[in-house]
Amino acid sequence: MSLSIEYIKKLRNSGLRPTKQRIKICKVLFSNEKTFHFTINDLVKMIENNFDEKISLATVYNTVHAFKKKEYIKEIIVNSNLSYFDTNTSHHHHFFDETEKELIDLENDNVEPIQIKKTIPGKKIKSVEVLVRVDTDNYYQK
Amino acid sequence: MSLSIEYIKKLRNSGLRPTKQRIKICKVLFSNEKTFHFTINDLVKMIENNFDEKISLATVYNTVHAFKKKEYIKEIIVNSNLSYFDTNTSHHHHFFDETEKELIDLENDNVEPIQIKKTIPGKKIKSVEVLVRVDTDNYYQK
DNA sequence: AAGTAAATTAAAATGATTCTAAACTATTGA
DNA sequence: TCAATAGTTTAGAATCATTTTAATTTACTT
Repeated sequence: MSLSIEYIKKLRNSGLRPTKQRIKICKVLFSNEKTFHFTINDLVKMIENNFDEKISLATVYNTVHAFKKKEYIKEIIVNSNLSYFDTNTSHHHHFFDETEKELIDLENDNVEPIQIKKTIPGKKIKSVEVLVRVDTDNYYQK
Repeated sequence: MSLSIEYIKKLRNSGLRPTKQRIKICKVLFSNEKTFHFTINDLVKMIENNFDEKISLATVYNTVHAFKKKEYIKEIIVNSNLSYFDTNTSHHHHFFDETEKELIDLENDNVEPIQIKKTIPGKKIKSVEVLVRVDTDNYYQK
């Protein structure tokens, strides 16, 4: 796990005070080589697994919201009762495996540019998100 | 508003008993020329506005779930705390106006076919959903 | 018309998220 | 270095949408 100093800078640079709790959450989220998807619940467990002192649930929520606002993480909403956060903030899309309830990255390079032939007067496009729902292909079980 | 008989058939054909409550909800949802987007809350208000007897909230939820399952309606999830239902069940996409908190249909014809150059072994694509977030374009207010 | 399975209901329960207000901490600048 | 203060954390309470419960009612079958 990388040094706190890096996260202290990151936090300060974006106007967030580098508190113990925020640094811990940075460590848990950003020390991995690979990016990943997580729920609030997953994050709480990761904190429990990595540190002795707990972080209050309210703080976990606050921090996730703050990190989302500062674009440290992205939110991907899959169902009315299921939303994931993604430590990969690059512009990309997702597969959602309905069987495994698992998100899989779909990099921008793997999707031909989305051409939209309709505009909304006075409105400007902020983002284009593609969600591809997939399912186990039970070819032989038909 | 069209005759109940039509909805009784529709319900029976898909294996749902045609109860008073379901017929009322069909009337409210499917008697309009145009399709539209609604929340559970909107639906409850529409029922109040159109009928004297109320339908219990549990029934409204049950019915919406049943209708979604039978594909009378589609669900579009916009935020962790905001999901809409759509009486337009044709394959299409959406704009979401972040300012007005309003969904706008984006017909399939207005989006160039989405080409996905990645597959997930053993998985089959069930749907491809595009959500285009838009915002008021404050060009002169910068 | 009777039997039954399904649907509806009001009210209670659930559970994720947010709020509250008190305690604590990081930052600033004297 | 220290005090002031603004921001942050916290436990526990509150909120609110949705689901469950269990009793009642309704639709369907024979």
